[in-house]
Amino acid sequence: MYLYLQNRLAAHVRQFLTQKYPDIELPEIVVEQPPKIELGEFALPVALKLARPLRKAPLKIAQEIVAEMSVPEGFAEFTVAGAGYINARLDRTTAARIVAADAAANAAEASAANSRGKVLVEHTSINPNKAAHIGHLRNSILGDTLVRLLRAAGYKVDVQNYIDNTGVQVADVVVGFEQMAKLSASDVEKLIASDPRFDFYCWDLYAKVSQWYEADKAHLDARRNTLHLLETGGNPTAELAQKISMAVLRRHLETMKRLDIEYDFLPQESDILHLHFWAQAFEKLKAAGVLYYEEAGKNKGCWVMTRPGHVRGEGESGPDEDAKVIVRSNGTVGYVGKDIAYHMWKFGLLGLDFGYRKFYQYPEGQSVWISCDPAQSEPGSPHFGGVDAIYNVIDARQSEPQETVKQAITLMGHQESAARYTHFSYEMVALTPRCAMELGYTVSEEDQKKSYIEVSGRKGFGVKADDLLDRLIDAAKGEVDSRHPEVSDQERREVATQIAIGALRYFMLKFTKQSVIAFDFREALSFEGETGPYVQYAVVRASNIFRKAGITPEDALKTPVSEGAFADSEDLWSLWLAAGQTSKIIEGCIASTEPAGLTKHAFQLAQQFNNFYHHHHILTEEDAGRKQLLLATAAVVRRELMAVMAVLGIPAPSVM
RNA sequence: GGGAGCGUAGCUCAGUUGGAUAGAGCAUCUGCCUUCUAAGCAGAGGGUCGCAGGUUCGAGUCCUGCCGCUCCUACCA
Repeated sequence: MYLYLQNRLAAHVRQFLTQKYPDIELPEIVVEQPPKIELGEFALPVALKLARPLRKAPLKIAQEIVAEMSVPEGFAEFTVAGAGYINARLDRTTAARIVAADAAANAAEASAANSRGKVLVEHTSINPNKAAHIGHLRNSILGDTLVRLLRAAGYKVDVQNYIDNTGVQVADVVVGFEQMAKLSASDVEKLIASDPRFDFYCWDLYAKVSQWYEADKAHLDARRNTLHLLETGGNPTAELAQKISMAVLRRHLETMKRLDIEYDFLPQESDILHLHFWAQAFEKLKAAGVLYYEEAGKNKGCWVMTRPGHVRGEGESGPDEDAKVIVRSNGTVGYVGKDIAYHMWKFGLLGLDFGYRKFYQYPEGQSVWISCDPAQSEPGSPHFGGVDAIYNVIDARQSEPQETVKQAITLMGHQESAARYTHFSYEMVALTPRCAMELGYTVSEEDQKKSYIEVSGRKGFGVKADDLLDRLIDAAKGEVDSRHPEVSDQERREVATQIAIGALRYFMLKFTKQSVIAFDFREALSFEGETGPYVQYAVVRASNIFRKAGITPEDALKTPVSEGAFADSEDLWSLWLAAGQTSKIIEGCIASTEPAGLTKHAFQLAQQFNNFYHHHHILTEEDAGRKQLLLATAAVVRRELMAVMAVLGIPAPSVM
């Protein structure tokens, strides 16, 4: 509602100003919200902006505009306030009726939606050699929420999880199985079949391998040899590696599914290698002159690319020592080269495709597809890639390689694709020194002084995602048990799980992307204040009202809001206004690729509702008209809150 | 050296392209459960927005210079 009326207002003002000041180049019509609701619903600082070109006091300009401009449909009046703000007041009854009728209208307002193109979001992409930890959780939750935001705004979205099954990390854990655990291929198979948390086993083994390397550098030969075998493929070690990485991958899918995070497609690095994506990309990059052969200097014999943002100085001659090496002098390609080829595939610029077969099926029936040789492609399989826009959810440390890939695509002449290449960058999750010591890790004196310590899968230092979730569920279960002994144990467990998910997802989303999260159990396990459970609780309270009132929330919204209903109810009106802003907030979150704004919105809406809940006792309200309005208010807030929670991936429990 | 980011209340963080009296949560203190559930509500205290300049009607926000912290910057993957 809010966005719809805001756009209508901006268009109206623009039209008026164009006529009034034909000679002036109009600034963009900015619409803000006044600090207090008594001042109106919209604030236009346009008079302040016009002060300079018109050489006139802002206040005077505002007064002139308000005196002459007509009031658009749905609005009540314009007023001048402050230093020259033009404030617009809504016709509250009309606006409230739009909100009440909303759902459909909101969806239409959210976008010229259905025509929006297909986008690809890649997130998670955990090396398949160990259990997922809290850092991976931030990635997956941010990525999944981005997917939900885009879908809510009408985009078609494919979700990808990139599987680096031929890298050093997988090689390391394979070395662990072969050299340290000394398990045969069939032993590993038995372990995979019998251990429901095989990824935890790998977590410990991986940490041991790292220590083993440190004990004797000669042990690193094992890594080198294994890595080579994995890249080549078609040997027992590569087969073992594939068994292990697929088992760990399965565990990752299970872990993320606990948080209601799903994927459509899993491209494997091994397939990018075996299908020679790079060879194809290499030819195109050479043909386009993006890569050139370095004849001299430290990069002699390599194929290199100009680094993004690098400008050759005046009179600088000789080899560009700063250039990025893509192909080494021994002819092998580095990681970035393969990534360029992969991203050309994403945009449909490569001219090659994966094969697709089913890998996993969610309990509700949707399939997750994995890459394979096209010869083995399942009949009737979907096709991925070739999209209009991509989002890569990858932590901030990877921004340099991300820029390099984007640069390559730009230099190839695909500026429009490169412009729709978004590196969704975010900061890491670290542990507070206190938290690390609670977990039993030894923390050096130097580290104790820091505000946070980086987690490390290599050292086995961190909090595993499944462990955290288990602890959250236990904590929530304790609360639910004591509050609702009348409910069955099974339902209490379900509710506790929903609360845990809500708490965890909210926790990971409430911080802005660029903020390092210093993880602490006390904060993460909190169910009070600005948390997921606080928001969930507001919805449960709203639902309880309707359960006892013997009316559905939907029916409560069918009676039209009566004329003048909000005349002396500023608090009710501000709740309706906040509820009407969801689609505007969602658009803002997409534009800024910052989901934190939506958690803020959810919290504020819940907070306002709790306030309302305490001030108005709905069921005992005697005035029938008033009671109707209160019920409609609860219904509208409940509906919007549930919509927002769905985008945040936070479930709505039945009781709390 | 170059690039990116950060610095706001005791702690953890918000703060929309410059705008109205700088906001939340936690922690501390004071009240509120016979009511639609207290995972809640009301209230109090707590600020030199790292420092110094500049731009202007107006700066937490933009510019410059410092101070402090973090990450990136290999022919490894």
